[in-house]
Amino acid sequence: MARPDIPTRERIISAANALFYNDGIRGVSVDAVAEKAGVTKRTLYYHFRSKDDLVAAYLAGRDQPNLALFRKWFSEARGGLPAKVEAIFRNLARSARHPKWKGCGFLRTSAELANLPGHPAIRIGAAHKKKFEEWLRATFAEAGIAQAAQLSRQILLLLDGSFAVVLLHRDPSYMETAGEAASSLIGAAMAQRRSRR
Amino acid sequence: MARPDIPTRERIISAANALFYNDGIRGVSVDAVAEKAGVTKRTLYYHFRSKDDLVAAYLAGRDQPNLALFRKWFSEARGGLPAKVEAIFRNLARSARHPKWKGCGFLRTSAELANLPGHPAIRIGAAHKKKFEEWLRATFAEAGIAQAAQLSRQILLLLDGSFAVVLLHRDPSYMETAGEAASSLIGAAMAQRRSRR
DNA sequence: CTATGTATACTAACCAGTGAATATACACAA
DNA sequence: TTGTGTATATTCACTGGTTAGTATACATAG
Repeated sequence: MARPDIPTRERIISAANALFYNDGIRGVSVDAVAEKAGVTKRTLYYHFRSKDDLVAAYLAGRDQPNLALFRKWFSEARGGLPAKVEAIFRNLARSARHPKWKGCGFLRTSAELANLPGHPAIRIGAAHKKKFEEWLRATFAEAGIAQAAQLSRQILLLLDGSFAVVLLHRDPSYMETAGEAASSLIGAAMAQRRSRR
Repeated sequence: MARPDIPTRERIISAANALFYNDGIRGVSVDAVAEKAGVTKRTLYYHFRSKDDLVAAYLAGRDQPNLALFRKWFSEARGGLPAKVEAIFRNLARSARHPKWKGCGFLRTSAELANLPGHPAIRIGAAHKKKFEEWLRATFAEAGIAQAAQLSRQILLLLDGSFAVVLLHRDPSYMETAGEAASSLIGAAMAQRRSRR
């Protein structure tokens, strides 16, 4: 039964995504992932070397879709640069109101596996956040902002802070507060550029 | 052997603190905590109803010392309000350079137990962050800042964002970036107040 | 007939929580 | 002073369930 309609490996990753995101890494057994995917555990271990390998694949599968969503929210928003970045936070707040929302899978995994610094999943999470930061930086640089690198880091800090705080308090309004702070910082950076001319 | 020099309960909490902070909640067994505390597991279960109860006690024990440290860093710093808040971030960056540093125990626990919303440990974590936010708000309000509540939330977001990001990238310089953003936001809020006179 | 993929059945360790017994401190009565 | 009951504190040994990972065999495609 090689090469079924939806490849076995994809089905396993999809099951892992649902379970790991919802219940955390150590809260989900390999057996549970295999059962959800409709395969035996032995089949899962044919496609993945270990649970750690499966966890890495789970996060790798979230990398591009996540970044694409942020870019979509940004590009579809109207207004200037501050408003477009603020739109990301507003859309995130909307997502966070869904009952199944459980914060950022990358951050939660890195928090859970903090005692395993070289873990492949943590590397993937770090690379993901670096990509987002770099996209922000390039966007700011194109807009002629001098301190684009510093500003992109500040926005990233607000974004990841809002993931953590909203998860703790279950109050998405913090994301709107973060968006306003982001907008304010971007506005200040743009004003500084203008005044230097 | 009732009432030894250091009460058994305290020794258990101390052992739980070291292990849970380092390895996470589900990464540490009750047996491991008991062994580190030098008691049998049955003794541990005499003092704590369940592992969840022990986890809550672990976080409750970090509440006051953590807040006291932030207040100390703030009050010992020289300069104006922006500089004093920024000092918290700088001191945090210094802490984060120690190899045993593993982020914020409250946030990491809430991330790990995100699928158990009413968990007592999460309630304690939420209360801890609310206390910090309220202390900031009162400090800003005393300084005559109009939007003290909003500003304190923004600083909290930067603080918790830096916990998450520094844990992921293992790069404490993000904390200094967060401190600069905090300083900038506070400075802007103070200027707004001044211009309104 | 060989490489790819899947299943059954297993191992050895680990885990949260418990039953039953024991030891100690202290209040109070004789 | 001595005995005795009771609440507090601790230990040993155990249970039932779960866990990551594997040895072996079977199936299918090209």
